[in-house]
Amino acid sequence: MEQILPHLDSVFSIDCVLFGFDGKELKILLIERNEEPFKDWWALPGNIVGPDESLDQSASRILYELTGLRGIYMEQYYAFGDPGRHPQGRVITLAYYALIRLGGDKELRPISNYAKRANWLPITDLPKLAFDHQKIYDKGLEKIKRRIKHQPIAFELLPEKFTLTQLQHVYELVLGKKLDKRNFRKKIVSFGVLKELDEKQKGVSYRAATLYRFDKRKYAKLFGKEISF
Amino acid sequence: MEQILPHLDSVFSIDCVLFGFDGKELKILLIERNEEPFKDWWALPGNIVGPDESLDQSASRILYELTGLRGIYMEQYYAFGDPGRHPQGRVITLAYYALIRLGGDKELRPISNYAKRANWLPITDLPKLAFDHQKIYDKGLEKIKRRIKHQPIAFELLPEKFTLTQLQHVYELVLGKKLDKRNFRKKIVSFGVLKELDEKQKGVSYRAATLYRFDKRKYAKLFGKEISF
DNA sequence: TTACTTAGTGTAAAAAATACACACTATATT
DNA sequence: AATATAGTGTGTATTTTTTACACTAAGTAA
Repeated sequence: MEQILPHLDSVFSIDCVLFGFDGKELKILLIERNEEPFKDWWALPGNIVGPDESLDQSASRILYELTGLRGIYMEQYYAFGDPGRHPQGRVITLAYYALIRLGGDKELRPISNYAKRANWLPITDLPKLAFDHQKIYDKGLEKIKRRIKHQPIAFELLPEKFTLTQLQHVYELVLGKKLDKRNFRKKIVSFGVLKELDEKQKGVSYRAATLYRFDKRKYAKLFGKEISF
Repeated sequence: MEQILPHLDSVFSIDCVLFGFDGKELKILLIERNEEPFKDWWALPGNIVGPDESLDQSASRILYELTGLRGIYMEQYYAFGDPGRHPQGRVITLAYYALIRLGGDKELRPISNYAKRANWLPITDLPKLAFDHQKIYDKGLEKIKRRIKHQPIAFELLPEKFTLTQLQHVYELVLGKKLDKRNFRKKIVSFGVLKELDEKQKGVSYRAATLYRFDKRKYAKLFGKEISF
């Protein structure tokens, strides 16, 4: 967050790259700034770390304040601190990413006051971003590309119950390439972290697919073993 | 660095985990503190980020000031900022690691004044560390374990010219397990980033091994392709 | 009933990973 | 000169993993 600049030698903030998936596209949450500098520009949501909170707590709080969401997988991934990155002084910012499924029941709470508005924008067509936020975003995308290959973060982008096709779709979007359906299924099932449900997809005008759930227990047992895509 | 505490709301520092390899053991550089808190304890070397330097510059400067070394592969890997991590106030610290070959020509310059002494200690037998430095070290080791599998960081621990056995030894120490000699050689050579020299090891009382050099050019060409151990 | 759309499945071939043992060479020792 | 010593350097067979590839089944809509 870049708005408030108390007169300290340095300011420490957290910026979040919130990746959202609506079933079709990958999006990120941006706010349109209402204040100088970069008034009217799109920016990543962020805020200043409070004096008595841990970094992870701070990130959770910020995410909650901005979106109303709790319990989201979120991870620190890089600190940005070029002296020139903020026109009004030294602001060191710690970047976190979060993965969120969009749409359906949970709607986002309105965003706090320093923004004109907030919006989920598709990553395929992003506007110019304020500050060095493009760099922060780029690094975040790079990070989740790596991480989705080794950790079960894709599930955070999907509803609790999902089809294998939806899961494959998420992988394809994040990795930016097509995957073979049969090989994908073989591999993802072989990890043994999916639970096949006795339930089918509903509301589609074609053959309904089987629903699956990510099985945290089984995953916990695998801990230490590497998953690899 | 935890010594100087100007009266700011928060202080931003960098701590370095310097891994060194002397041909036999993996070591890290620790300083013995000369001031409270944690007087007489061992701690990671670190310092406060200056107002006009980038984070990477700051890390390089700190490494230089502590060791006299330049041009070392160094990477930011995590920020630690629990409110309670420093007894005298809020200190957020950014951890960097560096990999250094020890011994031979370059000796370390004396360390700055806030420490009684500095020493390379083998990671197999570390003392209790000040602050949350054990945590910082643990995470650093974990990080290089991962990274050595995908990036050519092992060479930073070795002299410019090295034997395949020495290289294997580094991998074994970092990964903490034995590797098969033939398979190791097959694989590492197949990456195509080593240049075999017309030179042999000297001063050994047995058959001298061929020397190799890491070929940065060839590695640059591979960029994008994943190396995997 | 037919047309449409996505779900779901198997196999063969290629590539990569693993397991494994001995002869060679340089030096030091007697 | 012969021998002991210590690490170098190499190949193959087996298993596992990855890749490439195409059709039938099931449900819905017209």
